[in-house]
Amino acid sequence: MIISSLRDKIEEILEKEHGQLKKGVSVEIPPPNFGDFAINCHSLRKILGMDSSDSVMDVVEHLYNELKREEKKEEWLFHVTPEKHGYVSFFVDYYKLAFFVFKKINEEGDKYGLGNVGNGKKVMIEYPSQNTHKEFHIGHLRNVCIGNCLVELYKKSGFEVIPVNYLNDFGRHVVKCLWAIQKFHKDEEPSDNKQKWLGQVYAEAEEKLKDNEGAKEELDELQKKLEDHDPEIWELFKKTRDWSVEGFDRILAELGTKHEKVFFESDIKEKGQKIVDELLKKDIAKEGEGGAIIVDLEDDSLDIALIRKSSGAGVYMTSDLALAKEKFENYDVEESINITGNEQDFYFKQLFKILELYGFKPKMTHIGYGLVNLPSGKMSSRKGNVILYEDLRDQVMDKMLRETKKRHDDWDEEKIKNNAEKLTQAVLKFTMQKHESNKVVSFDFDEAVSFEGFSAPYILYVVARINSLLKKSKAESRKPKVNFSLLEEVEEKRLLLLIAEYPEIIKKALERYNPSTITKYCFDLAKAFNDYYNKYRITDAESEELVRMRMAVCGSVKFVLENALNLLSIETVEEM
RNA sequence: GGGCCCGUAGUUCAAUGGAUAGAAUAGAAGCCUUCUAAGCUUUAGAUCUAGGUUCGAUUCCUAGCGGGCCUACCA
Repeated sequence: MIISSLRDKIEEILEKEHGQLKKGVSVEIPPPNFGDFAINCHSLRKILGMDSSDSVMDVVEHLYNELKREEKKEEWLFHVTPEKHGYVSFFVDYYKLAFFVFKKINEEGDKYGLGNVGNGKKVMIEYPSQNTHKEFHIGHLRNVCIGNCLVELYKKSGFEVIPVNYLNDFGRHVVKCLWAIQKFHKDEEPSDNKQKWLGQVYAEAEEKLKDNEGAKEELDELQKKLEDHDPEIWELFKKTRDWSVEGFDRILAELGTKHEKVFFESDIKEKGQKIVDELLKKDIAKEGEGGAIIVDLEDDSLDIALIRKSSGAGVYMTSDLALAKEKFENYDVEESINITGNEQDFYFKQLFKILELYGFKPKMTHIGYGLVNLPSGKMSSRKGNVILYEDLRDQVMDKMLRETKKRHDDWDEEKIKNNAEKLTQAVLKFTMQKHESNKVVSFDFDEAVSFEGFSAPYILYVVARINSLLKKSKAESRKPKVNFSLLEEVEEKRLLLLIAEYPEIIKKALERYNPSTITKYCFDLAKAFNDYYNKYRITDAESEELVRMRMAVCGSVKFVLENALNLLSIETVEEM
């Protein structure tokens, strides 16, 4: 809010003065003790075409006066220092800033910090698009966390969001799994977690197929049968697919994901095959080596895309062509967003290009996030180094139960379990969103189950502390009659500036499809609070008035933290 | 071979081209008769190499080195 509006206003003033667009003024938050905001003088000189020896103080003086005049209605502003190290610094009037920020929070309530860039626009967000008959590992978890966060960000920025999933229940992986069941597990019925069992059988199939050249024909034949709905295999397919779907539903519900629609590849594949026929007719696609159907995208440096195998069977691309049409034709959305691992970046470029050639070009966005690797390397079911979501969750839960019990031996089982469950979800979700979403991350198990430092418990602990303060003081947070002139400690000012910065953070997270902006912000705010808490008394400060003012600051920290965590689909706990 | 991504403390990560490169963790030393120690304080520690653009480069460009991913019958 503050930085961006400051920059916008400065550019607006410059534009008015100098007649043309003057973009690129650098407005920054300086290091400690260098003021609250600073304008970079070099950037100012550059856009005004001034020499590096020219003084900018006249311009700054003018900007300052204009800003002050403009800001009168918002009533927070500053004094200004001479140029030093290439910067002029501004100091904020905290009394007025506090008044301004609290007023804003009171007026906007839960909408504080959220814009309306969506303006009612309808978007579809597809994630995590996992495969049936395979395991659900922590890579899928990252996808779900990023997806959940984007859905929230879009919703709260004024978009109408339709979250959907697309289950790939008809590809080669299914064939491999069914093949292994028929061959090695005929008539076996897993007892409890059937979804997990299927994942294990799939991994076994990969293992067995590794040095079994002859099996390719068996698989081809099985795939053909499957695509022809041959009763011999169809029964088994339906049954096992349901096992997978039920298992996934349980996991997604646990993670707080609510899909409005689930597409199945098996329902869509035939439509995709029809599009392939059309592409052939239009001469966009052609027959390639061995009779497979391809689209030559060499002219666009996108190599060659395979859209139908020589056996006549479809590939992923076959169905994805139809899925894209389905989305826009049946749901009337303006944009379709797809979240997958970024190893599919190239695949999606090909897909969008083919659709464009086909004459279908609504707005489609692919967001690729970095894979989750283990210290030992890439997760691979063949090598047996995969961390399943459910296994990780159970271990974190174990630890959270132990830690909670240790600290609260007076709580009953129910309460302990409840708290540990919330903490577990918080830990998992926070961990998966700590890093910039487009970067490959290396997953460290010990770090993931830890509860120190840059982690969910650190943040939730702050909220619990504030809850305790609120209980103790019985003072209402954000109560109007607060004397902000008592606000004088640097730690209080830091908290205030961070709270004022929140809208800016949300904006950035949305622009960059990057939840880590929010996790990092939560940590910064929580840390700033702990600094403050350890240094000053709050419920028994010197005066009644001071208690009220400090409680108001605490209340708004809790308010902003809870809202930010909400965007990460993390729930807080009352005590911990 | 071609394309995309990445290279920052021992480790895992930050830093719209700007002031003193921030955190976390592991290491060393401290703080609970005081609002929740899942906390706080102090300390030590880093930009792959060589050029270029710039008043200024971790950031942009070129080359090299190192790693990951994709590249027509895997997804």
